Amino acid sequence: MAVVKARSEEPMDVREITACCDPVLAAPLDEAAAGELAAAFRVLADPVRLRLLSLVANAPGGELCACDAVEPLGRSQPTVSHHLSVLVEAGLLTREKRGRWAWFRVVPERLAVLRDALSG
Amino acid sequence: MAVVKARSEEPMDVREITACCDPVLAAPLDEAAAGELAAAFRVLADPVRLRLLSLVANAPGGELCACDAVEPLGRSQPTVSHHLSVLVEAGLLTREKRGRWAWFRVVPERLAVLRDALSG
DNA sequence: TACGCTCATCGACACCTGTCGATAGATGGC
DNA sequence: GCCATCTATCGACAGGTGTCGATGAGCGTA
Repeated sequence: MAVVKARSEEPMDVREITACCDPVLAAPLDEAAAGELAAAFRVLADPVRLRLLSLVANAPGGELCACDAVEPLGRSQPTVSHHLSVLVEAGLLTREKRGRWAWFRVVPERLAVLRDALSG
Repeated sequence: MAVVKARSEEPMDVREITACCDPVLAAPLDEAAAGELAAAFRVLADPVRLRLLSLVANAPGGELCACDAVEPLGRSQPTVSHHLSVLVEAGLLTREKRGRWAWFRVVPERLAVLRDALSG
C-alpha cells in the first residue's frame, strides 16, 4: 500500500513543530531562528488566511469544506485554494479529501507554538 | 510644557492596543478585524525586526541604542533605522532620543495582545 | 561658527506575493 | 463512456517591501 502522493502538502511533522520558534524576548535570536519565526508569522500576515483559520475553527464539527470558503471570503476559487495550501504547508491546517470535496481542520498545537514564541 | 514633537513615531495609544485583535479561533473574523490583525503580524514577519526585538529585550537595562543595532544585524544603517521605525509605529517599541542617540525599549503589553489573539 | 557624529529620509532597484482567468485533474452520477 | 462538479495548478500581472547609497536634519563639542 504505497502512498502515492507524498507531497509537501502534508502537515508539518511534530518534530519540526516543536523544534521551531524560540521565544523572542527570552534570548537573542540567531539569524536562522529569526528566519524560521518570520516565515511562520508571514503565513498569519494575510487577512484572507486569518479569516480562513477563523472560518475553519468555527465551522460545525470543526471542519470546513473548501467549497464553503469561497463565497464568504469574496475571493476567486484559485485564490482561496492557494491560501488553503499555504496554511496546510505551514502546519496550521490539515487537509482531507473525501470524494470530490476537500475538508480542513485547524491544528491548535501549531498555533500554540507561535503563541509561545511571543511569550517573554 | 507643550510636546513639540507629536509625530506618528509615538507608540500606539492604549485604546488602539486593547481594541485590536480579537482571538482568531474564538469567533468569525470580519474583514476589518482580519486586516488589522494581519497588519500586526506582518510587522513580525521579518527576521531583522524579530532580531531587533530580541536585541532590545536582552539589552542591559532593557534599552538599546540604535548605534548598537547596526553591527550585529549585518544590515546598513538606513535599513536598521527603517525597521526600528516600523516597530515603533506598530507599538512594539518605544523610541527616546537622548542627545545624538536614539534609545529603544520593548512594549511587552503590545506583544501580549498579539499573543492573546492566537489563543483559542 | 565650524566640524563630526548619530540618525532619519529619499530615490531607486530587485524581489516577493496576492490576485485573477484559463486550464487540467479527479471524482461521482447518469 | 460522458458529463457535471469540485479542486489544484499554471501563467501573468500589479502592488508591496526589503535593501542600499546618497543626502539631509539635529545635536554636541571645539
